Amino acid sequence: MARKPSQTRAKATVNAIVEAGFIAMAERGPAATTTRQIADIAGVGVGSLYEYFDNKDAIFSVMSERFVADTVALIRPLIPTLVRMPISDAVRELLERFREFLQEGDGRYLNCVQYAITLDFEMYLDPLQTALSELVTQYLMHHPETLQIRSIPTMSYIMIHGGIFAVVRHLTEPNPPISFDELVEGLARMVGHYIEQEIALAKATRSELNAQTRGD
Amino acid sequence: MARKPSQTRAKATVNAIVEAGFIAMAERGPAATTTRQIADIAGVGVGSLYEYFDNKDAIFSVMSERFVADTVALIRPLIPTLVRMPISDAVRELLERFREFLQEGDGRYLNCVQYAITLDFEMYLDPLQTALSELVTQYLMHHPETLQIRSIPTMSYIMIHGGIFAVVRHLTEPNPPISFDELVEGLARMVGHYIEQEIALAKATRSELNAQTRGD
DNA sequence: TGCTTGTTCGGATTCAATTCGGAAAAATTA
DNA sequence: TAATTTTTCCGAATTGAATCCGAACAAGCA
Repeated sequence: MARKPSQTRAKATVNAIVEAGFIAMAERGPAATTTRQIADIAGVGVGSLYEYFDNKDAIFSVMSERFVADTVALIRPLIPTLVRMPISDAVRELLERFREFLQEGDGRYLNCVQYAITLDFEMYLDPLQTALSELVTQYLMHHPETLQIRSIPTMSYIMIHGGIFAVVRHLTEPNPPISFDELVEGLARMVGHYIEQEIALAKATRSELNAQTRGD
Repeated sequence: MARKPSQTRAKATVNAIVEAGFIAMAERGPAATTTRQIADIAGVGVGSLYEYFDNKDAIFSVMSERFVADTVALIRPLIPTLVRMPISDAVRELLERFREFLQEGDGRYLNCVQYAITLDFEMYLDPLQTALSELVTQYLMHHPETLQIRSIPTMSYIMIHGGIFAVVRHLTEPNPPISFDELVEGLARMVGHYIEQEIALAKATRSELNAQTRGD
């Protein structure tokens, strides 16, 4: 961003530009939107775009940042509730809320997720990963029995990334072979089973060790 | 593609262009590569690009197609072997081969996967999904006990998409928090546990039903 | 009100993608 | 082999979108 807006009028302009960006992006996708279109929708001159944004991509970047920040703002407050639920219910709840979030405000975000992958969005994914990692960490702390499972970082990595992308991919596909509810249910079960199985395994290993100790 | 090359010379230029595309893409990413660069690397005039490709994106599309086709060509022959292995070993084997595939030829593909998501690559992902679906189907048929598990399409969807993207994401990240081997191991365990748990569940349900039947 | 600073604008500029018409090379024919 | 047709190649010219810039306009302040 080339310059910070100081007056309220200027802040309104910046906001109008970002809003226009969302509208244009939802209509045609990022590749097909021109600076002129954004400017027209925002009701400002083309030149104004460059007062506050270094270039066209900078507008998209701010949009991505805003989207990710809003998503994180959705997740963070849910953490205390989620950590007290059974794991599969927590997954279900989280994804259900996410779906609602995408659909609110006439589904603008929904139209953008579709193109989000196209952008340098990845750069701005970090806060989301951090928030989800925090959720996982807190969950583990609230359920001490889960702390026995092996390689928690790996498990967490797979669940977060596999989960994010399975969901994003599903939202992106024009004709997904399964419904969103089925996806959510499947993810909930997958996570649930993994945890159960690992706990059972840890228990078995422990009792085996005990047996050996007694045997010697 | 505007015109088909008929002479061998022309086929060579088409090939040179696509190769140049891979080189340029690996160096600077797709957004920063210009038609002139591609032409220079390929050793042809800019105009020649447009003899065989409608536009710049068409070059990237062909690259994506080629990459996906090669990946499918990697997977297909592995299917007969994979379906005879325990599920987690099959996952390990598949991913190990995929890693080798990406690294061969001085890692050109490896540099491209990074940008693959950026392109309309998704359009060309279908064959890969189909191949993996086939793998899953054949696997299920070779292991009749797995046919009891619930909502196979959902499970298959999650494993394929979550898996693809977790792997792609890992390859893309500059400093992944876990190693590729850990990722592979985690995915293998996750899939393995899910299957085991579902089979156990099905068995439990069945014997419960039997008990009820006997009880009445 | 006069002065300074912030804001807006749209024509001018720049740069990359794409087009086009003809030259060179290869294939075909006589 | 020479003439003719087809295919291929090219790079200067065109086009259109992104970006820059300096004049004109508004806000804050004395």
